[in-house]
Amino acid sequence: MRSLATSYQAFYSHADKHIRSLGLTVPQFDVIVTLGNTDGMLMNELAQKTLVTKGTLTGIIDRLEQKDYVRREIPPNNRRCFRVVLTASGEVLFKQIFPEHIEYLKERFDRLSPEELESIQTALDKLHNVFSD
Amino acid sequence: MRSLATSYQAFYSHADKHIRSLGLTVPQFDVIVTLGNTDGMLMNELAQKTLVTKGTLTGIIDRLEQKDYVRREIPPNNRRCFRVVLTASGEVLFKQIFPEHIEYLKERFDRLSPEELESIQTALDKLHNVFSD
DNA sequence: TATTGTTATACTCTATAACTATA
DNA sequence: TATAGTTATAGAGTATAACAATA
Repeated sequence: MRSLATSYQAFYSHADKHIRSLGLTVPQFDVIVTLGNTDGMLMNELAQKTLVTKGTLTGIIDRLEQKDYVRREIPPNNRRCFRVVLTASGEVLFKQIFPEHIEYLKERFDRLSPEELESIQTALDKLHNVFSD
Repeated sequence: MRSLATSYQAFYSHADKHIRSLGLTVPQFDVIVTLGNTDGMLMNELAQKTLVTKGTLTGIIDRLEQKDYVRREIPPNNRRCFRVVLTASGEVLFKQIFPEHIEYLKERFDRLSPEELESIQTALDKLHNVFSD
């Protein structure tokens, strides 16, 4: 029962190291990755996908905006909301970090056989189903 | 590759709800559970087991001490350090929350067959091995 | 001098609730 | 009135580095 927590902890601290080396926090990284390959997202949407409340998201977006990875774009039709969009630097970062991050993790996943990966996938999916409400 | 993160997220938010309903945070819960069934632990040890730095741990222990779940005991031989020990209330909490927590999770795990649990366990162990340095 | 733990500093995330502006 | 997002508030955790006390 502890297994899930400890496995994740091992995985997480591994990924975390990489994320921090890029000068990002985990929630910030999450936002960048979520915005990648989209044409932007409303705060609302983004908050749902990244599982933070809107108030929290405001701060995260503020900090990403300061770093010029993201900007708020006001759509002409509804000035009550706006789209959060990756800036040019944000795009570059995404295109850089995403493969790098995958590569970084891949090096570890490659130590497993395709069959092992397959069974791990199945196992995790079951866990996911059981714990999602 | 996202599976681990999303499974854990589902699991975590489920467990988190329970922990918060007890008026604890996750790191605080972690400390209580780590101290349970031991005769105390040095800050050092405790920091290692719970994977936080000593400075951070000081704050967590302070808050648990305020809630009277934990106390600092000075060993006679070495006054440079001390043992963190569960108080009587802490023991009660531990004895109450731990089975409760297991029960809370068990309700979900029971939806899986023993074979499924077995294969999940195996899968997680493999992941753990691959990602621990 | 080395070790144990605290304190200072500074930042990020967190939720909740009150608020502003638009629809 | 309802919705989208910000702001205010208050707290917790986080790392790092400087510090005090003990060994």
